[in-house]
Amino acid sequence: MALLHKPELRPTARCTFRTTTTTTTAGILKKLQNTHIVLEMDKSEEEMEEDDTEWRNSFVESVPPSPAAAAASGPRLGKTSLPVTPAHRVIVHFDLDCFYAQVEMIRNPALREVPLGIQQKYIIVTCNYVAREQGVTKLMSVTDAKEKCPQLVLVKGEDLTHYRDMSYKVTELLMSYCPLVERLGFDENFVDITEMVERRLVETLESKNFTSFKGHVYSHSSAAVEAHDHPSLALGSHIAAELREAIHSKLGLTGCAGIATSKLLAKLVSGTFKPNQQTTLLPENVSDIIGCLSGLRKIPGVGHQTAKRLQALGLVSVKDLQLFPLNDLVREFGDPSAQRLKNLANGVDDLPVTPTGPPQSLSDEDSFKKMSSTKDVMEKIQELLSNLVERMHKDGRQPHTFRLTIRRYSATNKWFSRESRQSPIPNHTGQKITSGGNDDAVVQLVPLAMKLFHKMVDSRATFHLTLINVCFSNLQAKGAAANRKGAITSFFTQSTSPRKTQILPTQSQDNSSQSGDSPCMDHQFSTRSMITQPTSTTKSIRSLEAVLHGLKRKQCPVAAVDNTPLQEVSCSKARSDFDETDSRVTHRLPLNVDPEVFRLLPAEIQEELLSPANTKTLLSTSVSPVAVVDLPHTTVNKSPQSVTDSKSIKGIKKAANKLDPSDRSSTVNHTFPEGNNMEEEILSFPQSSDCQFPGNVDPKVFSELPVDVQRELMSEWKQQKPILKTASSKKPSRGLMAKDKKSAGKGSQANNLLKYFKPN
DNA sequence: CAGGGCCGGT
DNA sequence: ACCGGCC
Repeated sequence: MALLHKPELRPTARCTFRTTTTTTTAGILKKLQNTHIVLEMDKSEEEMEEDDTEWRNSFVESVPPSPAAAAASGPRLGKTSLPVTPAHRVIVHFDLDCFYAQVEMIRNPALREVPLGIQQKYIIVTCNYVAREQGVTKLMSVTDAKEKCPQLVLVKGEDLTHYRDMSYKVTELLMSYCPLVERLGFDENFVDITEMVERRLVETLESKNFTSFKGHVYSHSSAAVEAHDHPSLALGSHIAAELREAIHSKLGLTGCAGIATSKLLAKLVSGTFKPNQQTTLLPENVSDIIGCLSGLRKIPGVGHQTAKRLQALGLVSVKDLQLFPLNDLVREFGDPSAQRLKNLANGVDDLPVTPTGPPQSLSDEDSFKKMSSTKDVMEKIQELLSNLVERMHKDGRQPHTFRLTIRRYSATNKWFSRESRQSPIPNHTGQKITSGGNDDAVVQLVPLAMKLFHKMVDSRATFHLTLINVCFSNLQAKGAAANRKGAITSFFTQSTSPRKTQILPTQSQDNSSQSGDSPCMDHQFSTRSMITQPTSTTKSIRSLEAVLHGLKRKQCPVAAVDNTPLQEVSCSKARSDFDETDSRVTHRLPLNVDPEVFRLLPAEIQEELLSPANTKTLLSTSVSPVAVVDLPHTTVNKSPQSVTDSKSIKGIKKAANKLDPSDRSSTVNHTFPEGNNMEEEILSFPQSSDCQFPGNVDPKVFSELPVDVQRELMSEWKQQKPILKTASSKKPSRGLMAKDKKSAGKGSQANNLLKYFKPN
């Protein structure tokens, strides 16, 4: 197959926006593409033909221009002349085949030959094609799937780390060819290749080589004839094929592509031929593909709710929507939405491909059958935060907003209704994250999260949560501050960000034989579920410790600066008897728990802590945190020291008053090992040879504990599964290395992406 | 239904 | 700040 232009589909260093090509190239192109029809456009073709700049106005434009288009705004036509997307764009929609399954099969090639399902909770979210042949489908319950296919091999897919990493590699690879890449979920990308096509079109103008399309052409059995009438799309199909090949050879992934003149059309057509194929949609076949949609729901942009509302209007088919009076639609959906729906139904979509860039927020969540105690909630939040904070740290940016989202159980409407509360993140907390004080950050965030939690849930009444989500947003690039060594982020560079680690398609050479590549050694890690959770008791101890720590610190002058939000805890009435609670209950507080600190806790938490159920936990909590605070510089306290209340407070204040990192980092390190030293982050307690207690436990204090508590603590320390970093983040072994190597190897290319963000 | 995200409208 | 909605 003589490729039209096979040679140079390689990352181009230049980024030519449409700036100057308008009158020259575009003019020529216009002639070449005179057969393009613009569906449902009010303006006639002729009208547009008349003037090269005229077409810009011919669009009903309610859409922000794409950067490229913006740069292209030709002769000023006043504010009415929105830069507008080129009349004849070429958009490609890439859709990776069963993405998660592919990633797992790369990590463990043995899985390629067996029916494989990726399991999240009780659902097969996707499966490989071997499994599909045996009747397994996406979103099938595990039980059903096993029924259909007893030999189905399941891999847990709840940890998205690998998928996310691979996903961004794909996006970055595409970006290296063309800057206009928009992500849609983890496994889909839109690419506006108009520029690339135009460039080639000019180059190939004379040669008239538009012999054929690459891949399928929608509703045409032979892909040869039409090429002449649609040079841009024909070229686009070749480019799409090359990009798919690049993705395959460099990343080992297969996928489909759809080539068309808009995102809508490209997406609609991309799945026409399923595994690992591509399809081009010609303008004259738009109505065909639109007409084939089995229902409104099939229109990208029409979700469940919208479909229902449309149905309420008596609209079921696409045709229904097409024929429905716009005015009536406006009444129900408002102007912009109505217009958009109408357009979609007509196959019209002017939305530009908007470069995605780095994510605007990072979140982590977990769902479960039931969660109904504040303690469990706090533990879960802490667990989620630990992961999230680490990811955030690797990203390098600083979050300024924190959000907690929950989903409550309810018989009806079971899968909807999420509620959330958010609040600013104190600067010093945010800085902890960027500077690597992950554990401190978690400790400070847990109380913040609990405050938000209590804004939504009255923990004195029974509640039943089925999901918790923690989210960082309002991400801001740090100033020149810390250029984290291992900033592994595979995200994109930000024009504003001084540092960036780019993952570029550098592996091209080393794994041209794209199958046995790196993943080979990887599959040994596939048992990532071996990370065992600490016992629940341990977790609770640590959680409560964290809270107390956080509050203790806030109590200090320096750290208290931004403490205000905490006070405003709006626990309705619980708040009214704040003082009372305080005085009545203080004497019941375990030794070593500062009453002041306790007062700062939301009333609910106070109650929770004092409830019989938690007495044990609380007591044990009192054992360690105090001692810890007094350790100025060491990660682990070697010699058990007796620490009294007063001493502890002094220690706290001292530590907090000098807010330099070195001191603060010691605060909870014994519990949450500092991420940097991965070697000895193993021990959560020192291993004093003869002493049975962890080093920071005062024997005296210990002896005052109830016997049963002592017993429980002892047994726990005995088995002391060394507390690892807090799950999930165990990618250091490979993730780090691989990326560092890469960026080192072809580092010179790293700055290539910068150009995409140049101010112009 | 699972786990992440993004965006638009109050 | 909070939804809702969409993929």
